[in-house]
Amino acid sequence: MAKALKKNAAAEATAPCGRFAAGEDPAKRGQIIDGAKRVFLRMGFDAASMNDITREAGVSKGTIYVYFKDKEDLFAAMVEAEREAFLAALRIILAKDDDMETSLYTFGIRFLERLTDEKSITAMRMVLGVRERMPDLCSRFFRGPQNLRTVLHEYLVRQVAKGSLVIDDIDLATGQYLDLASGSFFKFRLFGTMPEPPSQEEMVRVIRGAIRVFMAAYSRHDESVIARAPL
Amino acid sequence: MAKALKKNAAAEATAPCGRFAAGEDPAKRGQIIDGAKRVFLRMGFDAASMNDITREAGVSKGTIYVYFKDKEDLFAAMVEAEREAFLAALRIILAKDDDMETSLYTFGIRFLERLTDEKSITAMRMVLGVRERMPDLCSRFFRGPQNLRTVLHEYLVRQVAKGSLVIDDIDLATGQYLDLASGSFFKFRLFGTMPEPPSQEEMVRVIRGAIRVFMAAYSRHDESVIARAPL
Amino acid sequence: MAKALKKNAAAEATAPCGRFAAGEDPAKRGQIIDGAKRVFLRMGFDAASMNDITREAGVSKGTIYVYFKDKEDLFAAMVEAEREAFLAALRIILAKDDDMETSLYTFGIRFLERLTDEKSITAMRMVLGVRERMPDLCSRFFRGPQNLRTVLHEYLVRQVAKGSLVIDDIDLATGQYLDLASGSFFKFRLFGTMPEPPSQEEMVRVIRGAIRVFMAAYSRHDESVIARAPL
Amino acid sequence: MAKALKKNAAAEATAPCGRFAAGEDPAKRGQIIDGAKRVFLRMGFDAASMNDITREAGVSKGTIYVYFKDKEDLFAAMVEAEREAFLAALRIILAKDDDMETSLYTFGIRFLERLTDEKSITAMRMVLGVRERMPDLCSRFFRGPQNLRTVLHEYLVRQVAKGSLVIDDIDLATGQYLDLASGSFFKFRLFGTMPEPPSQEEMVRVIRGAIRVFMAAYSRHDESVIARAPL
DNA sequence: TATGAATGAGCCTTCATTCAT
DNA sequence: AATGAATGAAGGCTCATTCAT
Repeated sequence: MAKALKKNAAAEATAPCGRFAAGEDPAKRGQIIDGAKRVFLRMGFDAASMNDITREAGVSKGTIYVYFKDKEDLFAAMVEAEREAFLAALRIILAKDDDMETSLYTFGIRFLERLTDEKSITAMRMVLGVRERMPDLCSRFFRGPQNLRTVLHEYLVRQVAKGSLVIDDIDLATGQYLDLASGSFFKFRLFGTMPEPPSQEEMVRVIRGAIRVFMAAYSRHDESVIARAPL
Repeated sequence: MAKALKKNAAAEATAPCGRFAAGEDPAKRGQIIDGAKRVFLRMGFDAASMNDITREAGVSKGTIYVYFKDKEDLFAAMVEAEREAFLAALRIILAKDDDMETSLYTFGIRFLERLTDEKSITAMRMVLGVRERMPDLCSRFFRGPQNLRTVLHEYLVRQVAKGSLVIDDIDLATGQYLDLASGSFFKFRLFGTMPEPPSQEEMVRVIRGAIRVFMAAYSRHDESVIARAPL
Repeated sequence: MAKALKKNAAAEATAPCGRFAAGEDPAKRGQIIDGAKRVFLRMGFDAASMNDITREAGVSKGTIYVYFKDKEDLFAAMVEAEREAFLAALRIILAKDDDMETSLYTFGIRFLERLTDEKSITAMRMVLGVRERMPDLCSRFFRGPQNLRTVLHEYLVRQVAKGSLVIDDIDLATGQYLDLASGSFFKFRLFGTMPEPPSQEEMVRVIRGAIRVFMAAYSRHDESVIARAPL
Repeated sequence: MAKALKKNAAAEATAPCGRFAAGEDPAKRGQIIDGAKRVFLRMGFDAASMNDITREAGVSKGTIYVYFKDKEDLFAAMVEAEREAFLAALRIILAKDDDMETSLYTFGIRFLERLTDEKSITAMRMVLGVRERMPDLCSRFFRGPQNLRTVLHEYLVRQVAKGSLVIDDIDLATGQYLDLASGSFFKFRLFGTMPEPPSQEEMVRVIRGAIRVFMAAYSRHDESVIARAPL
């Protein structure tokens, strides 16, 4: 019955064009990944059993093995999905045509929220924990081709092109803003030293500080230009 | 036979007072932890089997279970031992009566070496990876009562008492020196972005820089005071 | 697309009279059996998966289950078909109006070729291997109502009726020719002692010998008797 | 409880010298092989599950995997044991100092009994059935280094050396006696054409016939020569 | 009618833990 | 006190079969 409901939901969501090929229905894929995510986050990679995931995802064991080669593949897919979702949200912010400080601010806040969120932190710990067995996963996760750094980098490139920013080494500047924005929160959260995500105020303070430093270094200095102009 | 040898060696090493109570012989305890460390580092917590450890430690299964409640307990003990060893080395440095810059330098280098060493990094990843199941272990490891921070903190307290340093917030200063000393190396190593530990030169550069900043902020400025005084 | 082609081909081959009832189209049935045969011979009964057969036959899983009750039923049908094909070839030879020695010779050679052929040998091993679970299949295969023995038996009956042979116990004679013709080859092949089928020469030698013995025992000796009589 | 009994029995049978190394206790090994044999014979290789064997052998799953690498290894061991038992019985007969005809007779009868016995026949079918996956097993079984042929061959060599027999090609003669002794029974039994082993009388008849032919061909004809000589 | 995605029982195997020796 | 053989629950994964489309 739970099954039937889920199936219908999936069908409605994706329905019009009939049936998907085996292992190709994105709704079902998502359903599996969702279940897997819950179980993996709760138990860790090894302690999570495929049976748990089966139960949590509301899908049969065989189906999981149609969509994913094995447990590692499923885990990798979940991690990838997580990263994708993380990025998607931030990409949108930087795509908007807001003025730069607003963009950097919203980006910073969302980034920090996400970065220090219990689920993200747990996921990162897990990825680090299985690194010995799945080194590729770890690399892709922390410096994959489509990562956060790239997203911000592209934004800064656009701003420089527009003349809003004056940056020599954009790579460096990208890293700097991210480091400034994450503050020490990330490390504290990762190691469990800080048991809760920072409060909204703490985050605002850090992000404001980050922007101040960043803009001081890289914004166009019209006035100073003017100031120097007289001569 | 290898076993027999080990046994004798252990017995001799600790012998004088006769026989130890069950699970109390520190040599045997160490022998088990050593074997366990090798296996855990090589395979990760879950992938390591008690049989592997048995073999590597040259001790029987039953004996392990006399000394340690279960696999988790053994793992925790190994982690604890590792942290202890880490600290012991650094404690000695700060206990010596060297002049302060030398002490901070040697401390910094040893700290950074150890921090970025493949084995330490692997151990930290492991501890993070099993955090969901063994949260206490993780906490104890990263902020246990007898941690690095304390060691350095006590040293700084002594220096302040002697008047060699002028520090308002010693807690803060402790963290600052550690952060300065670890640089970005730690994060890069942890995430695998930096596949090898930094070279000796890189470390020297970072530690020198850390000391410069640290001393600029906190060393007694007698001369300058005097220098400024005359006016 | 490969699938579509096959379907069309089948449809055309059998088309005229419209559509077949479910599980009744003999072309499709043959197509399934053919695919199954290839897979079963390659993998053995248990190791062959219905998916493999599906793929090899170019027919969907459901369709197979319309034509055959289950895997065992499909296997039995394939075995039966194989036996049928085996017999059909030999029946034709004995139906021709060639002189008897020619018939027996050709029959013998074809029989021996087939009997020692890798595919037949593999099939027999398989049938023997699943006997515990499918005892009827084995019986039908080795002494089914329409077997080799019957075919040759009927032929000999006809020859006796024509007066070409003089045989008391035709059952016995039937068995004897088959035993003589198979020689020791069959056992050796079945047990793998003889890794390749016998060469053409070896077969010719054995069959010639078989015919010599058989004819010596059962051919009409009228003329020779008469011939000798006069003296 | 069954377990306890079995254990005690095993203990008594092997007891005096304490404990066996893992996977080395021959009583336990035998116990496992016995259980496995019953299950394998009943179900065939693939259809037999390790759980069935576990239950039938009265031993835990883990223990089986200490004694045998995997299912195939267990099966091979059972087949080997079966062959060994088969040979041992016959070896004894030929080792006795009976007169030759008696030896050959007893050997023949025992051989035929065993060869046509339901269990042997089933085992052979199984070995043939898994040949594709375990070709070595099949070879070893049917022409292994220590097989029946060798045993009889050695006996004949001894008789020739003693002058009791006059044989040119002992290899050939060995095969001939075995073929004569097995008659057609083996094939019929293997294929299930003969549902029961032959009766004692049938066996006696076949073996008597075999000995008559064999002795006619190979026994020393001294006396008869002498007997004939006088004339 | 034909399809093939989904099912889930059941497979082989591993391994933390116990307990008789 | 130390040993290590035995245990058996639980693991990941396959595949014959069903049934909605």
